[in-house]
Amino acid sequence: MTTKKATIKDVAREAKVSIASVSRVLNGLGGVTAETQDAVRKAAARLHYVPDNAARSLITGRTHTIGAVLPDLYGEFFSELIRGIDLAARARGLHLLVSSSHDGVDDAAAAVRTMRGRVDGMIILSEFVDGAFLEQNVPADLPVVLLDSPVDNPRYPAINMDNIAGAQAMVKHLLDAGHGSVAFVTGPAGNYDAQEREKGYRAAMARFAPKAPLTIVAGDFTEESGYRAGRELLAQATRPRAVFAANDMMAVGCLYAFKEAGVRVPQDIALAGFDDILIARYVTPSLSTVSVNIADLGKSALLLLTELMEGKGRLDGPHTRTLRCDVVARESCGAPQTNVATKHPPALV
Amino acid sequence: MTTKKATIKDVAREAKVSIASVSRVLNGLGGVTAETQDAVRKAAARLHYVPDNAARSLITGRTHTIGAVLPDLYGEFFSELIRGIDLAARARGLHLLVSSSHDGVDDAAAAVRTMRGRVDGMIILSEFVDGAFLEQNVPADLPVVLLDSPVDNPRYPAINMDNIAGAQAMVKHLLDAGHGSVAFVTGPAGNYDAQEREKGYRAAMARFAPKAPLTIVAGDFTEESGYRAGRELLAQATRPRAVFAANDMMAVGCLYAFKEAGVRVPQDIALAGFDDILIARYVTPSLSTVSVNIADLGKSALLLLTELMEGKGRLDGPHTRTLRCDVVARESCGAPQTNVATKHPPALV
DNA sequence: CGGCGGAACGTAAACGTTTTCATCAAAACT
DNA sequence: AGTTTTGATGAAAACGTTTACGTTCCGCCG
Repeated sequence: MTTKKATIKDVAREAKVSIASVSRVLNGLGGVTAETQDAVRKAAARLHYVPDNAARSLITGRTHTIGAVLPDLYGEFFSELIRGIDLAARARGLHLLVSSSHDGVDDAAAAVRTMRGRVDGMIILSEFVDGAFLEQNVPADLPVVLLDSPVDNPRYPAINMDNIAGAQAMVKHLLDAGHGSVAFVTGPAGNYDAQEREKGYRAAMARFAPKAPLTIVAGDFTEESGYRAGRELLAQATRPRAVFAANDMMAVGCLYAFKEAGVRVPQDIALAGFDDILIARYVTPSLSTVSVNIADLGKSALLLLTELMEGKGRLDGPHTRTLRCDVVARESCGAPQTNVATKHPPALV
Repeated sequence: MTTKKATIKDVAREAKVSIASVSRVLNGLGGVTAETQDAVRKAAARLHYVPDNAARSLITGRTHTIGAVLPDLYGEFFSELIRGIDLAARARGLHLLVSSSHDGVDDAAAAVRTMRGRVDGMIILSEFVDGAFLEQNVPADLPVVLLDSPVDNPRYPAINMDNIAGAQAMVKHLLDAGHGSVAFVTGPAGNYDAQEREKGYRAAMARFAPKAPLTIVAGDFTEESGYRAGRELLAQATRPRAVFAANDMMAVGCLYAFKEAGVRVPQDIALAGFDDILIARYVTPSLSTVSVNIADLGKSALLLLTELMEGKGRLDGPHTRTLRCDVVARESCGAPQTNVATKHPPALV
């Protein structure tokens, strides 16, 4: 109880063997008699011995830990993402070191740097990363997987969701449902996802409704900004028949603006978001959206990372992968519902 | 670039000084001339030197990392909790190592053990911990803060939310609103929070409505179980006037059961939950609940932990603290709304 | 002018592992 | 029976730091 802490030496002494044998037994390396094994295990248990990870990783150069660098932990998106990563990591016996809340480039750089020697690989999701940033801050031999990043560099594979296709599909869906004009609420200017989604909106409009007007109002992914955007849209001379917000939170903001104004959804105006956050199911009317299976994104990133770690930086497939997005039509778009999962949220596993 | 990785020796050679001086400069220990400092810094920058954390913590015994052991990362509760912890940790220059998804005692024990030498302290939230568990698995000198735990041991300070008082307050609130009979939906059997909340319900009923019937149906904190509980309650001979679910997800489940049956909330039956998760604001009618400020819980835990780490295990105040819970009355309880924060979610900071 | 104190710096030990290599005994060949 | 092979074991080096302790040099005081 009050004993300092048992080291491998103590175990060796207690078991009357050398430290080498203790190491062999505890790491299951073989080349040890059953009796010695037994003695070592007993001694280790008696002393409550647990190997010191610092010493271990100093010599092996491995930490069995991967780092996740995220801009924030707030909201369902990051929560789900980190959950996906954690689950996959844990299944592989890897620990997860998280680092979040970066206000600027320097902050992000510091976060990445201090991970040196602490992790075997990193998953980075940050608007601040680009090729130069990575060269500067990431040790040459450290595997990195990028999330939602425009960086196109074989050394830093990226996993993106198919924002463009998803947005296009949703716009087409709204048009097909008979809503002739579709307005768009953008995300924050610097955000990659937001830009891609806007691209998808423009592409779909150009293709499927070339003569309809293009209505675009600015938002920043917050509910508040969605609410303002909603009011702004209602105030316009000719209201759009449908509104497509670049994410769900803004769509919810719109919804409240519409409710407040007595505008019925979807009868008077249809509404759709992007992300399929949990809330989307629970608002009234339930929100049509584009689903990305965020946890899967995290999982895929981790899988790719481990592949990278084992392959020593060499990768088989292409260095950037894309995750499918699906339209899930609920009540708010005024079309027959499709793709809606069971009413209740996914199981824990 | 393609260089292996710079060690302190390389920097020393490059700057033409000893490794001791490099260490002194980089750690700001003084006893070094300005010129030497300059030379060292320049050399370090030139080589992109970053000290190896494994080596450092091996010798210093500190990792500047704290571990968070949680049962899961799913759902808003844990998400908010970890966010609170992370924010506070980051403000103190500490890293955060998370470990979740423990299926049983052994799993949890393994999680705690493998953190040895990886963290300077731990925050544990798990139904599996008790005094014996901790003695067994936590190194004697490692500071630990417990969350939501019945353990009452000076060596393991705990932070709990005031479940009993919160539940009592909510029941009283429902009774005061004129709902003569209040039913309760329990959480999972082993869960500490759930037990405390039930205690609060019983206490309040005994005190404020001694002759009203006690209706209790079992749930397990999932929406699904809440849905079933809701149906069960409707099927009873005499329906209760109000339902108090041990958490918000179950309340939402009830809500859907009631909607499905055409029972109006709150006119036909009032409803309340516990936790104040984000969804509570967005369902229709908005859900009355008991708010716990989860992020604050995490923050408090981290603060207590650092206090413990600096004080070398000695603590000033009492070894268990309690966080206030507040009734927030929204639409579902059929009383004037109180305590409802701004319509939009809290700011990011 | 000689000794002394202190600042600047270097040498080397220590931290707790893993792993290479040598050692040794016993088992397996010739 | 002598020699080789095999398998178990131990001694010691290495990992990259921090830090206690020496050493050197200089200026100062007696």
